Amino acid sequence: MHPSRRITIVDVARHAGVSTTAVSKVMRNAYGASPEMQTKVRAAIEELGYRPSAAARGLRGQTYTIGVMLPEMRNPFFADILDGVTEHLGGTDYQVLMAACCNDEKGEVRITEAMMDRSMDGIILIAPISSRRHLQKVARAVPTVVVGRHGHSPDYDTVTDDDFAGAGLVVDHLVGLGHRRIAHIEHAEKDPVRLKEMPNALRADGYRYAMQSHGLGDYIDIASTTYTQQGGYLGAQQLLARAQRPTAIFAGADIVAMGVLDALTEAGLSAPEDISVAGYDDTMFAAFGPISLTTVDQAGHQMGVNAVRLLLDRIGSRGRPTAQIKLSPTLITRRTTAPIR
Amino acid sequence: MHPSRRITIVDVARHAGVSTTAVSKVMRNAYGASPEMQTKVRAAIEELGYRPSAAARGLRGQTYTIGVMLPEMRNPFFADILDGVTEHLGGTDYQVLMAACCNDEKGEVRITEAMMDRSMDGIILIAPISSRRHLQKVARAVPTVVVGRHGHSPDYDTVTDDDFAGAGLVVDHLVGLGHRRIAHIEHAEKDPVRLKEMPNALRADGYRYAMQSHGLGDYIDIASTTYTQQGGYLGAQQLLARAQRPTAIFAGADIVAMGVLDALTEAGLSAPEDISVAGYDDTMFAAFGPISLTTVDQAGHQMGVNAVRLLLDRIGSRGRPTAQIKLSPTLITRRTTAPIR
DNA sequence: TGTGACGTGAGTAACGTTTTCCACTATGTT
DNA sequence: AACATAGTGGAAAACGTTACTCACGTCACA
Repeated sequence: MHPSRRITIVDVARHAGVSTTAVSKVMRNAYGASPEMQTKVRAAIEELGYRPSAAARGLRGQTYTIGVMLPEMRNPFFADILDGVTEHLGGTDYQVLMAACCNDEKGEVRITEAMMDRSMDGIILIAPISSRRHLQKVARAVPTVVVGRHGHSPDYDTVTDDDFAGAGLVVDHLVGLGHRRIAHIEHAEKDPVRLKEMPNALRADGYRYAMQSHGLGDYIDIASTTYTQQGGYLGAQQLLARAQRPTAIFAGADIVAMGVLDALTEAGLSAPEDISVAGYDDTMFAAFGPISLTTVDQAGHQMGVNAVRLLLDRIGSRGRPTAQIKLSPTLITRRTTAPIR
Repeated sequence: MHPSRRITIVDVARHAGVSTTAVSKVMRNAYGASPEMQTKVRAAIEELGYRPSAAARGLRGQTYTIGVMLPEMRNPFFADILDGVTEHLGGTDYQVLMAACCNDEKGEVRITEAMMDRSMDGIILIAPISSRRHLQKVARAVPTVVVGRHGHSPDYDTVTDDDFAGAGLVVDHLVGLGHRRIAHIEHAEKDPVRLKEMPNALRADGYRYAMQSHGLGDYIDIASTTYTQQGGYLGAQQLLARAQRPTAIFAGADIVAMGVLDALTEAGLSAPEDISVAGYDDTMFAAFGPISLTTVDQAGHQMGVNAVRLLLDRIGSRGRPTAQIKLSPTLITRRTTAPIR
C-alpha cells in the first residue's frame, strides 16, 4: 500500500461489509439506512478516520461549502457580518470560505466565477459593486444572498440596513445639538443603478433629505471620495478648506471617520471641540475608548445571521420567491459629537 | 436542452472538432498541442464561455486553489500578510480562499481538514496554535507554509519575524528614553512546544532577555492575558493596580496596545504623558494619526509574498528540503513613547 | 532502407462520490 | 391465498476532468 493513500468510501464500505451506497446514505443522513446499518457504518468511518472528498461530492451533489465575498479585509464592519455568518453556520456541515476582492469590479467577477467553478452550494456577496447583470448570472447559477445592497431581484435575496433612515438619525442628532452647517463625506458613485442600490448612495440621499426636512437645504455640503480611511482624510481636507467651515461632519462609514479624525489632528483641531464627527457602522474602532465615535449601529451580526438563514432556506428550495430583509439602524451617541458652541 | 446546463470540456471539444484531451492540454498549457490546435481550441473556449469545473479537476489533478487560514478577522496585521499573498498570486491561475478560525484549536483542525477535503493545492497557515503533530499531518497531505510560528519541520516551510530581536528593539528604545520600570503584556502560553515556537512567547523571552541585558532584571513585570484588545485592556488594568506602577508598557501586539490605551483613557491617564506605550506589528491602527503608536514593523506584506513564493516552489517540487525564512523587524517611533519625566 | 526520435493527436481508464434504479423481504390487507 | 406496501440494501451509471498509453506521420541519420 502507498505511504498513505486517502481513505475513500470504498475502504469504509469494505471494512463495514456493506455497499458504498450504504455508506453514502449514512454520511448524508439520507433515507434508507436501518439503525444497525448506521451504527455499523459509523463505526467503520470512525475507525478508519474517513473524510469524504469534496471534489468527488461536488461532481454529483453538494460540496457543503458556502462562499463569502468581502469588498476588503480592513473594514472591521465586515468582520461583524462574518461573525454572524459563521456563528449561524457553526452547527451545520457547511464550511465557510471567504475571498476579498479589493473593491474592484474585475476582482469581484473573478471571485464569483471562482466560487461557481468550485461548485459552492451557496454564495453570500457583501456590498458587491458588480453590474446587476452579473449578479443575476451568478444567482441563477448558485443560490445567492446579497448583503448591503438594496434593490429587488427575482434571483437573489437581500439583507440590508435602512441606510436612508440611518443617515437621518445622524442629521437629526446633530441638528438637535444645534448644528446647521453639517457636511457629509460620501463614496463617489455615478452608475445610475448603483446610485439606487448602494448603501453609500442611500446614506447620501438620506443626508440630503434630512437636511432639507430641517430647512437646512442651503447648508448641504458633500465631499465625494471613497469609503476608506484615505477617503475620509481627503474629504476632511476638502471640507476644512471651505470658506465657511462645517461645524459637524457626518462620515459615511466609521473607517471614513477615522480618516477625518486623522485630518483634524493634523490640522491641529479636535473632535468634538472644534468640529463634531459622526460615523456609520459601529465598528470596534468607534467603541474604542480614546476615539469614542458617535455612529450608527447597523447590526452587522444580525445581517450575517439573516443572510445565512435566507441562504440555507434557498438552498433547500430554490424556487421560492426572493425576500428582502431590511434592518433598522440605531444611533450610538458617543463623545465625538457635542453641542455647538 | 436544459435551461442552462454548464458548458463542459466535451462541448468545447465537439465545437472545436477535437478531442477532450486536446482541450485539457490547452487549458493547462501542457505539452503536446500545436499552435493551430491552441488557437482553434481557445476560440471555442471563448465562444462558449467555458470554465473548467474545479470539482472535476480536483478528482484527478489540481484545483488551482490556495487556502489561507487566519486566527481571526479583526487584527489588521493579517490583512497586511494577505495583501502580500494575493498580490503575488494575482498573475497566476491560483485563487485564494480564506477561513478564519476564532483563535481556537478545534476550529483550526476543522478548517485545515476542510481545506484538505477540498483538495486544495496548497495551504498557508497563519500563526497556527495546533499541535505539531497536527501540523505535520496537514503538511504531509498538502504542501504547506506556516507563517508566524517558529520551529523547524521536515514537512513545512516557515516564514517568521525575528520576534526575539523585535522585543529587544522596543526595550532598547524605552531604556534609551530613561525608562526602567518597563512592563510587558503577553499572550499567555503554557504548552512547552508553543513556548518555543509562538511569536508571543518569543517576544516575551526577548523582553526578559533585553531587560536583563540592561541590568533591569528586577523590573521585569509581565501581565499574562491574550493578544486581543480585551486582553490589552485587562492587562493594563492589572499593571495599573501595581503598588509601583510601570512608566512604560510594551504590549505584545498593536491590538493589545489599543486595549492598553483604552484602559489608560478610562483611568484618566494618557500616553505618553503618564505612561509610554509601545505595540508590535505596525498595523494601520498604529499609523492612525490620533493614536500614533510606537511599534515594531514586521513587514506583513513581505511575509505574505515570501510565503507564496515558498508555497509555489513546494507545489512544484514536493521533495525539496524545507526552508525557514526569518525577517528582521524595525522599530517605528511615534508619539506614544517619550522620555521619562 | 531501415530505425529511432519526435511531434501531434486521440482513446480510455481512472478519480470518489451521489443518484437512480431494482430486487428482496417482511408485514399487513382484502 | 393473493396482493399491495413499506423498509432495506446493492448494482451500476453518471458527474467532468486529467493521466496514461498508443498510433500515426515526418524527419534526420546511419
